[in-house]
Amino acid sequence: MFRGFSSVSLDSKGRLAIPSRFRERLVEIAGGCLVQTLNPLDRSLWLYPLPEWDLIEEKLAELSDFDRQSRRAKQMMRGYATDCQLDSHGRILVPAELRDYAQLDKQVIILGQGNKFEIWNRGSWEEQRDHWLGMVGDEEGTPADALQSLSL
Amino acid sequence: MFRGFSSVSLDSKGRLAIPSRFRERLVEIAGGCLVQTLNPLDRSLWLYPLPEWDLIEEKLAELSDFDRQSRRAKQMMRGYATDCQLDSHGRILVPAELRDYAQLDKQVIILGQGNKFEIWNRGSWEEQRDHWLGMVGDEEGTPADALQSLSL
DNA sequence: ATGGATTGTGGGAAAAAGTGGGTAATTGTG
DNA sequence: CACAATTACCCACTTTTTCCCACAATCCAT
Repeated sequence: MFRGFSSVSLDSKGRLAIPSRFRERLVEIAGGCLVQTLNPLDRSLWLYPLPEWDLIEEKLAELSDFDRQSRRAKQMMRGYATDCQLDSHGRILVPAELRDYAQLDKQVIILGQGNKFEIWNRGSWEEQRDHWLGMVGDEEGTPADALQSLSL
Repeated sequence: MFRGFSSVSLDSKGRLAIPSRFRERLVEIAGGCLVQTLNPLDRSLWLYPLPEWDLIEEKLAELSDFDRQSRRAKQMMRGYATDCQLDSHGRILVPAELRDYAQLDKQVIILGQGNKFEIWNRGSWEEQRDHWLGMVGDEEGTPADALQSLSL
Protein backbone atom coordinates (compact mmCIF):
# COMPACT_ATOMS: atom_id res chain seq x y z
CA MET A 1 0.00 0.00 0.00
CA PHE A 2 1.71 3.21 1.10
CA ARG A 3 5.48 3.42 1.22
CA GLY A 4 8.22 5.94 0.91
CA PHE A 5 9.54 9.07 2.48
CA SER A 6 8.69 12.72 2.02
CA SER A 7 9.93 15.88 3.59
CA VAL A 8 7.29 18.61 3.71
CA SER A 9 6.73 21.77 5.67
CA LEU A 10 4.02 22.60 8.15
CA ASP A 11 2.87 26.17 7.66
CA SER A 12 1.87 28.65 10.31
CA LYS A 13 -1.73 27.52 10.19
CA GLY A 14 -0.86 23.88 10.74
CA ARG A 15 -1.41 22.73 7.18
CA LEU A 16 0.52 19.83 5.73
CA ALA A 17 0.76 18.88 2.07
CA ILE A 18 0.24 15.19 1.38
CA PRO A 19 2.66 14.14 -1.36
CA SER A 20 0.86 14.17 -4.66
CA ARG A 21 1.67 10.57 -5.52
CA PHE A 22 -0.75 9.45 -2.81
CA ARG A 23 -3.60 11.80 -3.47
CA GLU A 24 -5.33 10.01 -6.27
CA ARG A 25 -5.39 6.79 -4.28
CA LEU A 26 -6.63 8.51 -1.15
CA VAL A 27 -9.51 10.03 -3.02
CA GLU A 28 -10.25 6.68 -4.60
CA ILE A 29 -10.32 4.54 -1.46
CA ALA A 30 -11.56 7.12 1.04
CA GLY A 31 -13.02 10.03 -0.87
CA GLY A 32 -10.22 12.13 0.54
CA CYS A 33 -11.45 11.47 4.11
CA LEU A 34 -8.64 10.75 6.53
CA VAL A 35 -8.24 10.25 10.25
CA GLN A 36 -5.21 11.35 12.22
CA THR A 37 -4.43 10.25 15.73
CA LEU A 38 -1.46 10.01 18.03
CA ASN A 39 1.02 7.18 17.82
CA PRO A 40 1.36 6.09 21.45
CA LEU A 41 4.52 4.12 20.73
CA ASP A 42 6.60 7.00 19.40
CA ARG A 43 6.06 10.71 19.60
CA SER A 44 4.60 10.88 16.15
CA LEU A 45 1.21 10.87 14.45
CA TRP A 46 -0.63 8.27 12.43
CA LEU A 47 -2.73 9.14 9.44
CA TYR A 48 -5.26 6.58 8.16
CA PRO A 49 -7.60 6.56 5.20
CA LEU A 50 -11.07 6.46 6.75
CA PRO A 51 -11.88 2.81 5.84
CA GLU A 52 -8.65 1.65 7.47
CA TRP A 53 -9.42 3.63 10.58
CA ASP A 54 -12.87 2.12 10.80
CA LEU A 55 -11.30 -1.31 11.16
CA ILE A 56 -9.29 -0.10 14.12
CA GLU A 57 -12.24 1.59 15.70
CA GLU A 58 -14.22 -1.63 15.54
CA LYS A 59 -11.52 -3.38 17.48
CA LEU A 60 -11.32 -0.57 19.97
CA ALA A 61 -15.03 -0.75 20.60
CA GLU A 62 -14.68 -4.33 21.75
CA LEU A 63 -12.18 -3.56 24.49
CA SER A 64 -13.58 -3.73 28.00
CA ASP A 65 -14.29 -0.52 29.87
CA PHE A 66 -13.71 -2.20 33.19
CA ASP A 67 -10.07 -3.00 32.55
CA ARG A 68 -8.15 0.19 33.08
CA GLN A 69 -5.48 -0.38 30.45
CA SER A 70 -8.03 -1.24 27.82
CA ARG A 71 -10.09 1.75 28.75
CA ARG A 72 -7.12 4.06 28.45
CA ALA A 73 -6.15 2.67 25.06
CA LYS A 74 -9.68 3.28 23.90
CA GLN A 75 -9.86 6.77 25.30
CA MET A 76 -6.54 7.82 23.84
CA MET A 77 -6.80 6.37 20.38
CA ARG A 78 -10.41 7.35 19.84
CA GLY A 79 -10.15 10.53 21.82
CA TYR A 80 -7.41 11.93 19.67
CA ALA A 81 -8.73 10.59 16.38
CA THR A 82 -9.44 13.60 14.22
CA ASP A 83 -11.27 13.59 10.92
CA CYS A 84 -9.72 15.60 8.17
CA GLN A 85 -10.05 16.10 4.46
CA LEU A 86 -7.70 16.98 1.68
CA ASP A 87 -8.23 20.62 0.79
CA SER A 88 -8.18 21.90 -2.78
CA HIS A 89 -4.40 21.74 -2.78
CA GLY A 90 -4.08 18.26 -1.27
CA ARG A 91 -3.30 19.46 2.25
CA ILE A 92 -4.67 18.47 5.63
CA LEU A 93 -4.95 20.55 8.77
CA VAL A 94 -3.15 19.13 11.79
CA PRO A 95 -4.84 20.19 15.04
CA ALA A 96 -2.73 22.08 17.54
CA GLU A 97 -3.01 19.33 20.15
CA LEU A 98 -1.55 16.73 17.84
CA ARG A 99 1.13 19.11 16.64
CA ASP A 100 2.18 19.60 20.23
CA TYR A 101 2.18 15.91 20.98
CA ALA A 102 4.44 15.04 18.08
CA GLN A 103 6.46 18.23 18.59
CA LEU A 104 5.95 19.17 14.98
CA ASP A 105 7.53 22.36 13.79
CA LYS A 106 8.24 23.60 10.30
CA GLN A 107 10.16 20.60 9.01
CA VAL A 108 8.11 17.44 8.95
CA ILE A 109 8.60 13.93 7.62
CA ILE A 110 5.84 11.78 6.14
CA LEU A 111 6.48 8.05 6.00
CA GLY A 112 4.35 5.60 4.09
CA GLN A 113 3.70 2.67 6.43
CA GLY A 114 1.45 0.17 4.75
CA ASN A 115 -2.13 0.93 5.66
CA LYS A 116 -1.23 4.33 7.11
CA PHE A 117 1.27 7.17 7.22
CA GLU A 118 3.48 8.29 10.04
CA ILE A 119 4.13 11.98 10.54
CA TRP A 120 7.29 12.97 12.39
CA ASN A 121 9.16 16.03 13.44
CA ARG A 122 12.19 15.93 11.20
CA GLY A 123 14.71 16.16 14.03
CA SER A 124 12.99 13.47 16.11
CA TRP A 125 12.86 11.16 13.14
CA GLU A 126 16.53 11.51 12.34
CA GLU A 127 17.41 10.94 15.95
CA GLN A 128 15.30 7.77 16.14
CA ARG A 129 16.67 6.52 12.87
CA ASP A 130 20.30 7.02 13.81
CA HIS A 131 19.74 5.55 17.23
CA TRP A 132 18.10 2.47 15.80
CA LEU A 133 20.61 2.01 13.02
CA GLY A 134 23.40 2.29 15.55
CA MET A 135 21.92 -0.50 17.60
CA VAL A 136 21.47 -2.87 14.67
CA GLY A 137 25.22 -2.85 14.19
CA ASP A 138 25.84 -4.21 17.68
CA GLU A 139 25.99 -7.97 17.77
CA GLU A 140 23.50 -8.67 20.54
CA GLY A 141 21.24 -5.66 20.22
CA THR A 142 17.52 -6.16 20.45
CA PRO A 143 16.58 -4.60 17.12
CA ALA A 144 18.66 -7.20 15.28
CA ASP A 145 16.63 -9.95 16.94
CA ALA A 146 13.54 -8.74 15.26
CA LEU A 147 15.28 -8.82 11.93
CA GLN A 148 16.71 -12.30 12.20
CA SER A 149 13.45 -13.97 11.45
CA LEU A 150 12.93 -11.99 8.30
CA SER A 151 15.44 -13.24 5.73
CA LEU A 152 15.46 -9.87 4.06
CA MET B 1 -19.76 7.31 15.69
CA PHE B 2 -18.24 10.08 17.78
CA ARG B 3 -14.52 10.58 17.97
CA GLY B 4 -12.00 13.32 18.46
CA PHE B 5 -10.82 15.86 20.86
CA SER B 6 -11.95 19.36 21.75
CA SER B 7 -10.80 21.87 24.27
CA VAL B 8 -13.65 24.11 25.35
CA SER B 9 -14.36 26.39 28.24
CA LEU B 10 -17.02 26.14 30.87
CA ASP B 11 -18.39 29.60 31.52
CA SER B 12 -19.45 31.05 34.84
CA LYS B 13 -22.99 29.79 34.35
CA GLY B 14 -21.87 26.23 33.76
CA ARG B 15 -22.48 26.21 30.04
CA LEU B 16 -20.41 24.08 27.70
CA ALA B 17 -20.23 24.38 23.93
CA ILE B 18 -20.56 21.08 22.10
CA PRO B 19 -18.18 21.18 19.13
CA SER B 20 -20.09 22.20 16.05
CA ARG B 21 -19.04 19.16 14.01
CA PHE B 22 -21.31 17.03 16.21
CA ARG B 23 -24.35 19.26 16.44
CA GLU B 24 -26.04 18.38 13.22
CA ARG B 25 -25.83 14.68 14.02
CA LEU B 26 -27.08 15.18 17.55
CA VAL B 27 -30.10 17.02 16.30
CA GLU B 28 -30.67 14.34 13.70
CA ILE B 29 -30.49 11.27 15.96
CA ALA B 30 -31.80 12.77 19.17
CA GLY B 31 -33.52 16.02 18.35
CA GLY B 32 -30.84 17.74 20.40
CA CYS B 33 -31.91 15.84 23.54
CA LEU B 34 -28.99 14.57 25.58
CA VAL B 35 -28.40 12.88 28.91
CA GLN B 36 -25.38 13.54 31.08
CA THR B 37 -24.35 11.43 34.01
CA LEU B 38 -21.26 10.64 36.00
CA ASN B 39 -18.67 8.21 34.76
CA PRO B 40 -18.22 5.82 37.68
CA LEU B 41 -14.89 4.57 36.30
CA ASP B 42 -13.04 7.89 36.03
CA ARG B 43 -13.69 11.27 37.53
CA SER B 44 -15.35 12.51 34.41
CA LEU B 45 -18.81 12.81 32.90
CA TRP B 46 -20.56 10.91 30.16
CA LEU B 47 -22.86 12.57 27.69
CA TYR B 48 -25.25 10.41 25.64
CA PRO B 49 -27.69 11.21 22.87
CA LEU B 50 -31.07 10.27 24.34
CA PRO B 51 -31.62 7.12 22.23
CA GLU B 52 -28.22 5.78 23.28
CA TRP B 53 -28.98 6.51 26.89
CA ASP B 54 -32.21 4.56 26.65
CA LEU B 55 -30.20 1.50 25.67
CA ILE B 56 -27.92 2.00 28.64
CA GLU B 57 -30.84 2.36 30.97
CA GLU B 58 -32.27 -0.93 29.78
CA LYS B 59 -29.01 -2.65 30.52
CA LEU B 60 -28.80 -1.04 33.92
CA ALA B 61 -32.29 -2.23 34.76
CA GLU B 62 -31.17 -5.81 34.20
CA LEU B 63 -28.34 -5.58 36.70
CA SER B 64 -28.88 -7.51 39.88
CA ASP B 65 -29.69 -5.60 43.03
CA PHE B 66 -27.99 -8.23 45.13
CA ASP B 67 -24.53 -7.59 43.76
CA ARG B 68 -23.17 -4.56 45.52
CA GLN B 69 -21.09 -3.30 42.58
CA SER B 70 -24.01 -3.57 40.23
CA ARG B 71 -26.33 -1.86 42.62
CA ARG B 72 -23.94 1.03 43.09
CA ALA B 73 -23.32 1.47 39.36
CA LYS B 74 -27.05 1.51 38.80
CA GLN B 75 -27.67 4.02 41.54
CA MET B 76 -24.90 6.33 40.44
CA MET B 77 -25.56 6.35 36.75
CA ARG B 78 -29.31 6.57 36.98
CA GLY B 79 -29.30 8.81 39.99
CA TYR B 80 -27.14 11.44 38.38
CA ALA B 81 -28.60 11.15 34.89
CA THR B 82 -29.70 14.61 33.82
CA ASP B 83 -31.62 15.55 30.72
CA CYS B 84 -30.35 18.50 28.76
CA GLN B 85 -30.78 20.19 25.43
CA LEU B 86 -28.60 22.10 23.05
CA ASP B 87 -29.36 25.81 23.33
CA SER B 88 -29.43 28.12 20.32
CA HIS B 89 -25.64 28.23 20.26
CA GLY B 90 -25.11 24.48 20.62
CA ARG B 91 -24.33 24.55 24.33
CA ILE B 92 -25.52 22.45 27.24
CA LEU B 93 -25.83 23.36 30.90
CA VAL B 94 -23.83 21.16 33.24
CA PRO B 95 -25.47 20.88 36.68
CA ALA B 96 -23.40 21.97 39.66
CA GLU B 97 -23.44 18.46 41.15
CA LEU B 98 -21.84 16.94 38.11
CA ARG B 99 -19.39 19.79 37.74
CA ASP B 100 -18.21 19.11 41.27
CA TYR B 101 -17.92 15.38 40.73
CA ALA B 102 -15.71 15.75 37.68
CA GLN B 103 -13.91 18.72 39.21
CA LEU B 104 -14.63 20.79 36.16
CA ASP B 105 -13.32 24.31 36.11
CA LYS B 106 -12.83 26.70 33.24
CA GLN B 107 -10.76 24.48 30.99
CA VAL B 108 -12.57 21.36 29.90
CA ILE B 109 -11.90 18.57 27.43
CA ILE B 110 -14.59 16.84 25.37
CA LEU B 111 -13.69 13.44 23.94
CA GLY B 112 -15.73 11.63 21.35
CA GLN B 113 -16.03 8.02 22.55
CA GLY B 114 -18.17 6.03 20.19
CA ASN B 115 -21.77 6.19 21.33
CA LYS B 116 -21.09 8.95 23.84
CA PHE B 117 -18.80 11.80 24.90
CA GLU B 118 -16.54 12.05 27.89
CA ILE B 119 -16.11 15.38 29.62
CA TRP B 120 -12.94 15.92 31.63
CA ASN B 121 -11.23 18.58 33.63
CA ARG B 122 -8.31 19.51 31.44
CA GLY B 123 -5.69 18.97 34.10
CA SER B 124 -7.03 15.56 35.11
CA TRP B 125 -7.15 14.44 31.53
CA GLU B 126 -3.57 15.48 30.81
CA GLU B 127 -2.43 13.70 33.93
CA GLN B 128 -4.10 10.45 32.88
CA ARG B 129 -2.82 10.77 29.37
CA ASP B 130 0.79 11.39 30.34
CA HIS B 131 0.68 8.56 32.82
CA TRP B 132 -0.59 6.17 30.19
CA LEU B 133 1.85 7.32 27.53
CA GLY B 134 4.67 6.89 29.98
CA MET B 135 3.65 3.31 30.60
CA VAL B 136 3.19 2.49 26.93
CA GLY B 137 6.64 3.87 26.21
CA ASP B 138 8.24 1.37 28.55
CA GLU B 139 9.12 -1.74 26.61
CA GLU B 140 7.81 -4.24 29.13
CA GLY B 141 4.72 -2.38 30.28
CA THR B 142 1.31 -3.99 30.45
CA PRO B 143 -0.49 -1.18 28.59
CA ALA B 144 1.07 -2.39 25.37
CA ASP B 145 -1.01 -5.56 25.74
CA ALA B 146 -4.18 -3.66 25.09
CA LEU B 147 -2.63 -2.17 21.99
CA GLN B 148 -1.24 -5.40 20.63
CA SER B 149 -4.65 -6.82 20.00
CA LEU B 150 -5.38 -3.91 17.70
CA SER B 151 -2.91 -4.56 14.89
CA LEU B 152 -2.52 -0.88 14.36
C1' DA C 1 17.70 24.54 -22.47
C1' DT C 2 12.81 26.61 -22.46
C1' DG C 3 8.09 27.02 -21.74
C1' DG C 4 4.17 25.02 -19.59
C1' DA C 5 2.09 22.32 -16.17
C1' DT C 6 2.07 20.52 -11.62
C1' DT C 7 3.37 20.76 -6.82
C1' DG C 8 4.58 22.91 -2.58
C1' DT C 9 4.03 27.09 0.17
C1' DG C 10 2.10 31.22 2.12
C1' DG C 11 -1.29 34.69 3.30
C1' DG C 12 -5.67 37.70 3.17
C1' DA C 13 -10.55 37.96 3.70
C1' DA C 14 -15.03 35.99 4.68
C1' DA C 15 -17.54 32.90 7.36
C1' DA C 16 -18.34 30.15 11.27
C1' DA C 17 -17.51 28.78 15.91
C1' DG C 18 -16.68 29.75 20.60
C1' DT C 19 -17.21 32.86 24.52
C1' DG C 20 -19.30 36.06 27.68
C1' DG C 21 -22.83 38.75 29.72
C1' DG C 22 -27.48 41.24 30.40
C1' DT C 23 -32.27 40.64 31.13
C1' DA C 24 -36.54 38.16 31.48
C1' DA C 25 -38.86 33.95 32.81
C1' DT C 26 -39.14 30.09 35.82
C1' DT C 27 -38.39 27.47 39.79
C1' DG C 28 -38.09 26.51 44.53
C1' DT C 29 -38.20 28.21 49.34
C1' DG C 30 -39.50 30.53 53.44
C1' DC D 1 -47.32 35.51 48.40
C1' DA D 2 -42.74 37.48 48.13
C1' DC D 3 -38.14 36.58 47.65
C1' DA D 4 -33.86 34.60 46.07
C1' DA D 5 -31.70 31.52 43.08
C1' DT D 6 -31.49 29.26 38.93
C1' DT D 7 -32.34 28.77 34.07
C1' DA D 8 -33.61 30.31 29.32
C1' DC D 9 -33.23 33.49 25.73
C1' DC D 10 -31.10 37.07 23.39
C1' DC D 11 -27.32 39.91 21.68
C1' DA D 12 -22.35 41.22 21.07
C1' DC D 13 -17.59 40.36 20.78
C1' DT D 14 -13.30 37.57 19.84
C1' DT D 15 -11.00 33.85 17.98
C1' DT D 16 -10.57 30.16 14.88
C1' DT D 17 -11.40 27.93 10.68
C1' DT D 18 -12.38 27.85 5.85
C1' DC D 19 -12.11 29.38 1.30
C1' DC D 20 -9.83 31.53 -2.19
C1' DC D 21 -6.00 33.50 -4.68
C1' DA D 22 -0.98 34.30 -5.54
C1' DC D 23 3.70 33.13 -5.90
C1' DA D 24 7.84 30.08 -6.06
C1' DA D 25 9.98 25.75 -6.98
C1' DT D 26 10.07 21.58 -9.42
C1' DC D 27 9.12 18.41 -13.02
C1' DC D 28 8.18 17.22 -17.81
C1' DA D 29 7.98 17.26 -22.64
C1' DT D 30 9.08 19.60 -26.57
